[in-house]
Amino acid sequence: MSLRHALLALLTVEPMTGYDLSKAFQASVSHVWHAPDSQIYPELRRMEADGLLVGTEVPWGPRGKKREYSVTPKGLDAFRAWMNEPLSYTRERDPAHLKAAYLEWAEPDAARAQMHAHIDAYTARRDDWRDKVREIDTGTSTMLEQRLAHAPASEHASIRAYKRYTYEGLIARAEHEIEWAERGLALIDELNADAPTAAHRTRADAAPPAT
Amino acid sequence: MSLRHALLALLTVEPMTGYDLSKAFQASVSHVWHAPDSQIYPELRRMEADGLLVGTEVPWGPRGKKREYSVTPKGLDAFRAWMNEPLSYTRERDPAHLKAAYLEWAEPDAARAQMHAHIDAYTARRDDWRDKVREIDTGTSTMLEQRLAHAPASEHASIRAYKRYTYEGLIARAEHEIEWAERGLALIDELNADAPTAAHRTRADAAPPAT
DNA sequence: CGGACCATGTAAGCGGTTACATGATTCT
DNA sequence: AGAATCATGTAACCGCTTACATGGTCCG
Repeated sequence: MSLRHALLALLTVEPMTGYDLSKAFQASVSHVWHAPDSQIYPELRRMEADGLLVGTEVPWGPRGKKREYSVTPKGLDAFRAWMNEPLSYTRERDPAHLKAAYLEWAEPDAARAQMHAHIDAYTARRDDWRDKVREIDTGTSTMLEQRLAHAPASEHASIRAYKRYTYEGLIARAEHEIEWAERGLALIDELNADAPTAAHRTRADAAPPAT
Repeated sequence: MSLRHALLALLTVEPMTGYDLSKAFQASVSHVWHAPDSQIYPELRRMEADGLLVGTEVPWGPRGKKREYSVTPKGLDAFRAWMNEPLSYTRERDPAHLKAAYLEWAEPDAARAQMHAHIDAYTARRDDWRDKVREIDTGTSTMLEQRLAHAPASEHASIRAYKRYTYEGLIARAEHEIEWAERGLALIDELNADAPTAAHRTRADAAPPAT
């Protein structure tokens, strides 16, 4: 149900067409909750069917048309209800840590490659999130500035603060993951100190030196 | 595909019945990758159909029977292939951070409850994972000891080290999440310093004091 | 003989992934 | 005229969730 509420969050700012919403989504929430267009458009239809949104056809050019959605009172209620009830936490399901637990099965170089992939993935995320806090601080986030423009000045501080808080948490998490993977690289080196190039370990294994 | 490889990881130790495997799963991998029985049993059947496992019927009591699975060479190859190719990372999808980004919509007390839920969820995980490293260190993890018993002594150090490394990473992550939520609590207090009990904020909003 | 536990699932449904489909508009 | 981009999806598939179903065995 998170996609639904992410969409509601955006539409609380102002009514938008599916396309605009999709762009706004990519530029804001998607940094925290990814969703492709193929999920967004049908979900908007479902939300309309459920009475959370109303959609109106807007002409666009001579023959084109687009659909503009706005949040209904029922939609607002649903969003507020979601915000006011605590999340239920699902159990751990972490591919990287699952793999790490059995890393003795990997070739040392493959294990290193895994750690590098982890580092790359999280540095990209970290940089992305750092950009987001920069946008918050410099007022260059279109969505955020729109939201602030539609909100009473008394709430501006909170709105900014919660967004900054969110991204800072994610940045710290990414940094932790990078450090973890770097410790992993060190551990792999340590455990393979005797075998500097382990590319042929299985071969050597199959044909041990006859004494 | 992670469940499949988690099951292979367990069956590399020794052949097991579905039931034993399910118990072993709950006691070990499930701390990193949760899966219910309703997913495990059918997956074993599918893996057998795909030639990764062979299952043999074993009588059990006068009329009962159970199915014992062992890994085929093809299964071993598949597991090793998975271990040797780096994971592909999926994009962020984090309900807690999604919600945090729009916390200004929550009642302050609901926001606090959310943070407490986060703290509770991660302290439970952290304690669980701490137990796991204790088990590793004290040799009280049945699955791990079995695995060590079936592995050459030269690999014991790596096997232990990677498991410890995995759980330590998860513990550090849990601790980070707890700290993040605690900073959240402080932030909520800070932003609501003027309104100590905010339970009726919307009401007050609807009926502002007439001067 | 009853309760704990051994043993193995089915079925409906949901959210998400991937790939593809189609056509209009605006700009250069 | 062609490219970029506006606009909105469909379809097949997959892994996971939740709830339920069924029967055997072992022990006190």
